[in-house]
Parts: sequence; C-alpha cells; structure tokens
Amino acid sequence: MSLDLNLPQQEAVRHTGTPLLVLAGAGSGKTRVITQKIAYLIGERGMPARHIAAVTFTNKAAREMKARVGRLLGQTPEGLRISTFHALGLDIIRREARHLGLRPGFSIYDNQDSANLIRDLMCRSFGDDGKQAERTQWRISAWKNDFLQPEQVLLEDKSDAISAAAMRVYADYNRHLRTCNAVDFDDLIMLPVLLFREQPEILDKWRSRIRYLLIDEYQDTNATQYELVRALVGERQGLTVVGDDDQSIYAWRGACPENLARLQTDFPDLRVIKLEQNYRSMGRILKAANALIGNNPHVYEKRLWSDLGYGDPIRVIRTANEEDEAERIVAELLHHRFQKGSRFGDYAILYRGNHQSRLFEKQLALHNVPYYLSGGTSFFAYSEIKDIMAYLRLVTNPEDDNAFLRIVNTPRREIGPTSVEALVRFAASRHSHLLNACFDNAIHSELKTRAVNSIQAFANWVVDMSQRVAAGESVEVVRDIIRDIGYETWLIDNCKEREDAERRMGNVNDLVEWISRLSREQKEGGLGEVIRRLTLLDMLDRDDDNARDQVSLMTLHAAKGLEFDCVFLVGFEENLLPHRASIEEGNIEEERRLAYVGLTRARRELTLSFAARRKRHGEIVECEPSRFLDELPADDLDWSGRDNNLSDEEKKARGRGHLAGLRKLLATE
DNA sequence: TGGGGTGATATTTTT
DNA sequence: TATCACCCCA
Repeated sequence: MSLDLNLPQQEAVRHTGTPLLVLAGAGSGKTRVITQKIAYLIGERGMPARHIAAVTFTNKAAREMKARVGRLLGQTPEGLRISTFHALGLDIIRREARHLGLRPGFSIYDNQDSANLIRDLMCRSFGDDGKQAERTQWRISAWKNDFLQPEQVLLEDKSDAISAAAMRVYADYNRHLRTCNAVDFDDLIMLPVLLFREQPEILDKWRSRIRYLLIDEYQDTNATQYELVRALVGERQGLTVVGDDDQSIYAWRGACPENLARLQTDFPDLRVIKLEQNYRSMGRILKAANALIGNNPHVYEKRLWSDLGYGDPIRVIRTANEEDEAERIVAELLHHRFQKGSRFGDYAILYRGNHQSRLFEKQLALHNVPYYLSGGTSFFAYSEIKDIMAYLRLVTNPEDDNAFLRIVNTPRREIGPTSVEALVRFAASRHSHLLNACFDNAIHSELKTRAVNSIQAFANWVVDMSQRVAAGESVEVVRDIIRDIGYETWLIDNCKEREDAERRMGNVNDLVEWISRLSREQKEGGLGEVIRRLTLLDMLDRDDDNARDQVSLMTLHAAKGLEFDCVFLVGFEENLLPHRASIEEGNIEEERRLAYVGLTRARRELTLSFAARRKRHGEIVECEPSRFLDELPADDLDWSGRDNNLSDEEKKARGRGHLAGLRKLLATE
C-alpha cells in the first residue's frame, strides 16, 4: 500500500472484515481511499478483479476513478466494474432481460422521452391537456426513487393535482414502457431490485459475481439504490461506502441521506471511520465551514482540520444591486489575478441559481475573460441528436412506438398528422406496434392509398435497416440511415443560418464518431447495446474543461467535488441562499449544506458577496444578507473591501461586528 | 411553415 | 421582467 495515506485512510483501505462506512469530510481524500482500496483488494488480498464493483453517480466520477485505479495498478484489470449506478443496473437488466419481459434491443427512455409518453397518456387516456406532463413525470420518478410501486402509491395522499394526475398514469405509463420494450432511467435501478426479490436464484448469481461493493458519494443514494446495495451485499460483509452527510444537497431529487444512519441498523457490525484531515483548504476557511455546519444536527460529529496554514480573512462584499455585484466581483477577480499572476482557471464564481450567471457572463465577456459555464443544454437534448437517436432506437427496437412517432415524418415523408393519428388508432385497435401495423392489410380501410404507400415505404426501409443491424452491422448502418433520410439536406433547408446547419450536422457527425468508438469497445449486444450505453452518457462533460485556462461559472450543486484556489460565492442573501422556497418549506439545513459545499470549494481565498437590492421577476426588491453570514466567525471576516457602498451608520454597525445592527439599518434603508 | 401573439412560470439536475 | 412553449393565422 502506498505510504501517502494518513492513518485513518490506511485503516479504511485495510478494513475488510465487516461493512465499512467512511465519513469523509470535504477534501479529505475519499476518492483516494476508494481507489487505493480497490488496488489493495486486488493486489494484496488477491481478490479477482471481476468480483469487485465500484459505483459512482456521474460518468465523470466513474471515468476519473477508472483512470486512477489504472494508474495505481499500471492498467485497469480485466473484469473490474467501475460504473455509475445506472450502468450497473443496465448490466444486470441486459443479462436478465428475458426474466423481466424485455426483448433484446430494448430501449432506454430519457426524461424527455418519458415526459412525451406521459403527455400522450394524459391526453389520450384521460383527456387531460398534458400541460403538466413534465411535473407528472417528475412525480412518478420520485416514486420510483422511493421504491414505491403504482399499487403502493394508492395509499399515498393525493391532495395536489400533480400527484392525482401522476397516480392515474403511473401504472399505465409502466405498462406502455413495457409494450414499447422500453425502460426509463429509474427502472434501471428499480427493476433489478424487483427481480432480485422475486427470483432469489438470480440474486444469488449476482451475489457470487459481485463480492465486494464500493460506493462513492453515499449520501446521494436514494431509497431504491439502497435496496439494490442491500440486495447485492446480503449477508456477506463486502461493502465500503464513502460519504459525507454535510454534503448531502440532493434530497430534493430523492437522495436519502438517512441511508447513512440506516447502515448502522441494517449492518450491526458496521465499522465507522472518519476522515477529518483536509488536504484542500487553509485553516480559516475550514474553521468558517465548521462553524457554519455546526448549526446543523449531526448523527456523526466530525471536525475538519488542515495543516496548510491559516490563510487570509474571508472577504465580504456588499454592493448596491446585482449589476454592481457582477461588476465588482469581476473587477476584484481581474485585480487579484494581475497582482498574483495567477491563471483564470484558479477562479470560480459560484451561485445558487443558474439565472445568476448572466450578469457575470456579461461582465467577463466585457473584459475578454475566458470562462467556462457549466449547466448548458446536454448533448442529447439537441433535436438533431434526438432525431438520429430515435432512428437508431427504432431500428434496434421495432417496438419503440415513441421513436416511431418522433421520426415517421422527420424529415418530411408526406405522412401528416392525420395519417399518423389514424395509424395510431388502427394499431391500438389491433394491439399492435406502430411499425407492425403498417404491414397489416386491413390498414387500407383506415387510410388513403397514398398515405399507406408512404407509410409502407418507410416501414419497409426501417425493417431493411433492422435486418442489417440484426446481422451484426453497426456504424455502417448508422451512416447509411443518415444518408438515406437526407438528413444533412433537411438540416440545411430547415435552418435559417448556414452555420446553424453546419453546427448541427457537426453534432450528428460527433454522434456517429461516438457510436463507432463504442462499437469497437463493446463486444456484446451489438448496436442496441451501444445505443443504450450512449443514452447513459453525457458527452458534454469532457475532461479537457479544466485543462483550458478559464474562469468557472457554476451553481453550488455543480461545484460539488471540485476545488479552486479562489472562490467567489455570490448572492449570499436571504431568499437566494437560503433560497426562498426552502425557507418556506422550512428546509434550511439543506441550504446550509449547500453554503458549506460552496465554502469548502476554496483552497486559499474565499469571497462572499451580496447585493442590497435586486430585480426579481421584474420588480426591484430589498435584500438582506444571508443568515449564514451570522453563523460564520466574525473575526475571520473582512468587510473592508474597497468601496463597499456603505453609509456612515452602516460602517458603525459593521465596526461593532454585529450583523444584527447592520441588518436593521439595511431593512430601514 | 414560420412568425408573432399569448399565457404560464420563475431552485438545484444526473442518469 | 425574461423566457419559453404552444397555438393560430396568413
């Protein structure tokens, strides 16, 4: 084992007899523990790599972990599974597909596909307008994350309109997914758990396959993911989870930080090891972060420390409004960079909501500062990518009615909405899939000859392509499909700008490139498996992001796991952080953790800023500094930033170091 | 078929 | 207020 581990880290790596919970504070080297432990299990315990699985939440984390293990061992061992929860679930589902009633070539629906399906169901089956489809989808997803099946939800309260709508479509939605030979993201976790419950012999098979399970960011697991973990670990003790309850910021999307405490009861032999030495931040930043998070209740107490020195005071900047804030922060950043000769990449501007990025973007652009903005549209949300993916889904899974509907008339094929509707009705009456229904001779009674001809020509072409896929072709078919449908011409005709069409076609070519690469790596499952893996991938999270020298602009959520020399945490205000909605829900603790995550991103310097007034929904509103400012040690704050726009009275209040006094003044200002 | 008018909405987001 | 999705009309 390498010697660059501290004592608790070494203990965590070596402990294997019983399940282990590693409480790893921010910057305490948790990924290092996981990667070293994998190396230890293989290298010193002689455990075959194929029996080890490490699970993360994002592709990026999985990729990084893989790379680090590879570096430790000289190569990534054959059979070692390092993947996201969803990819692990997909692995299980693919191998057990027939037990789940899925045919080979099954599709994965992303959130947008699911919402489309739900919209259809709401309109067709319930006469709803389908306007709330996205929220309904969200609610159903929340149920699936809580491991609640449709029949269990009936017991739930149905007071609000969304829940009521969701309850009506939930079961139907699942049925439709299965009829289309499709699963959604949440099913990737839930179906394996259901299968394991019903068929213990299959569970046994997987238990003997995965004998040691390591989980990163454990505080982000939801109820269903926990069930999957519990099923796989069983009576065996091969489990190491690493997490930090103080960095749990995803409860709103189903994460269940209580899973940390539940381990203790579900695994009585649980060993708990705390990692409290922080290798990232200066002492003062940690002191402030500790003070803040000390206001939250804790199951496990922990106190971060570091030996990197105390560091400069945390600067607090107040400006008159949000425009001044952006101007001021960017000016400070430039000034600082000039003085220290640092790189743009050393800076991050963090905020609570995406909309806050705008003014900062504007200021940075004004000064020609290169910046990286996280949280744009994902690659798979582009309509050209969705189109091509729909084609590929349909040829790998002819039962995928959703894909059929998306592309039957894109590009134009003279199959208008009337024909499509008639086809849908006809297929439903025959309990047939759309593609299949096209070949039914009875269709002539429903549609005009011309429409039938167009539809059958299309259907025949799809079947031709399917057969080529079934015969084992992959990239070649993809290229031919794009050529056959004349997609490039269609893009050029449908874009106002030339560059627009070129950009979109560029995206399509990138997609083909990815498919070609994955096809080479992927040995089993053919094009269908490539498409499924692709659906789980986000091609935008490229590695070279931080290689470029850019200022990072991102939400606090997006910043988790990252670190920067110099952090500006902006909009440190009541109603923003903590967010208004959270205050109303009484959910201050998660907001405090969010602030904590923000503070602990900083290595050397930290600046907090807030505005006295801010435009909200077009109205100018008075703002108060965040209550979290009161929770930071006053002695470590420096309010003396130049030109703080304070009146004399405010300065007096500030001099006393009492925020309360300042706040009173601000309130009456 | 595309542009403009209309109305709903306004935290965080990965897979 | 800004944005976006959707619908309707020319």
